[in-house]
Amino acid sequence: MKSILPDRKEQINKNAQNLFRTKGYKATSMRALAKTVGIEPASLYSHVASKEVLLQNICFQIADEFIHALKNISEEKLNPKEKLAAAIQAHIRIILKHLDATTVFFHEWKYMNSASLNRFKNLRNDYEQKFRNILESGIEEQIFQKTDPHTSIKLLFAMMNSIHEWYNPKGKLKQKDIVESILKSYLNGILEKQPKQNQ
Amino acid sequence: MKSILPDRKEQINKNAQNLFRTKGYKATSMRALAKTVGIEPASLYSHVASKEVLLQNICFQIADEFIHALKNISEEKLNPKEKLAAAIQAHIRIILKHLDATTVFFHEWKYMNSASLNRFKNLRNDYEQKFRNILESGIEEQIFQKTDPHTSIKLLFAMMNSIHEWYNPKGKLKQKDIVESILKSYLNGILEKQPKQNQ
DNA sequence: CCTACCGATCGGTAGG
DNA sequence: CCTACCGATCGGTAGG
Repeated sequence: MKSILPDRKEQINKNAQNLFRTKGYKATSMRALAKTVGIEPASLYSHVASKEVLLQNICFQIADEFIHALKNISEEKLNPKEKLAAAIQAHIRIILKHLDATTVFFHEWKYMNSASLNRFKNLRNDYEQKFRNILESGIEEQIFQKTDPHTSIKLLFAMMNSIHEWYNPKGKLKQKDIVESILKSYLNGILEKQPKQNQ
Repeated sequence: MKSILPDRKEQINKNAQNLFRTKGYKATSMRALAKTVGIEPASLYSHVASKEVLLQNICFQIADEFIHALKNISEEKLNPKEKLAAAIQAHIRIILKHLDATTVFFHEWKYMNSASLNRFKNLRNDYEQKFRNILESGIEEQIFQKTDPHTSIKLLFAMMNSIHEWYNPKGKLKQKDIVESILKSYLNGILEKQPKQNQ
């Protein structure tokens, strides 16, 4: 007789995401994880190599999602304002789709070993750089106000990456409302009040 | 002969702030803390009751600072826009003044026991409510655009409370620049483009 | 996937 | 502030 659960490994990953999010990586024991899965602690190691590999899988899986979504947008024919709005929307969609995993991605990545850590930081820097590039081309085209792109993009990510802290999936706030609020708080703030045409 | 260090307890607190920030509360051992202080692990307990009390002291000391700064502002005669700007500036000043402690305040509070945790959450909710009140009175007076105050204030805190993640005290960015960037990204975004007078 | 177990490390105490 | 130490818990392995 086969197991009722189609994929035990997938179940372990999902439960790890939830525990790492709610308790934190360091405060989550493999024994606690085993209990939520319903097997003995030692049995976990038939499916996963180590606790840290669980963390790495979460972080790099989410990094992949972010990167691929942005790649698709960058291939579209859009002006900087449209492109930035699309990038923001895509980023938020991924957060809402994977609330546990993205929270771990944002807060627990630092517990990876240094090799993974360096790879992770590079991916994240590249991703942020692409957002900065959109902002900078918009400033050049005078669609956006002059601002320090580094600070401005950090503030944008701060808003988007805080969603998991206050968003209630069972509340009445929809994805569309969140995207709108962030576009309003951020984009309207950096948009010129009277858009100019090629100076 | 007295100790060279004026206050060993203060030194322990400061070192705990730094370790809790950089390694995380759960990943910081009392042995590691003792080593940075230069005493044996057991000797820590002559100065502090427990590891958790160290965390509580950090969290409630910072909560006090935030609350008192805001109280002073609320007693001034200011319109909602000036009041919100002053509250933002005061909040940022405290973050920059206590980078280690505020980072612990933002990320490690969840490891307090449930009695402290409840007290802490209440203080934080009261503080956020006061920001919401300012925003709401500004919306009533039509100084600010209509927005969902709850989401909007969460986004504001997200920006302010992310500073520790990207601010480099040795860089050329000054407190004034950070305050300006956040006011620009946030306040300009919610300000009416053409301010109305009592409809 | 289980039983049985290992060495390491943890927060904290006793007693001086 | 130190030496000596405790019980608990940790991530992980051996062997089936």
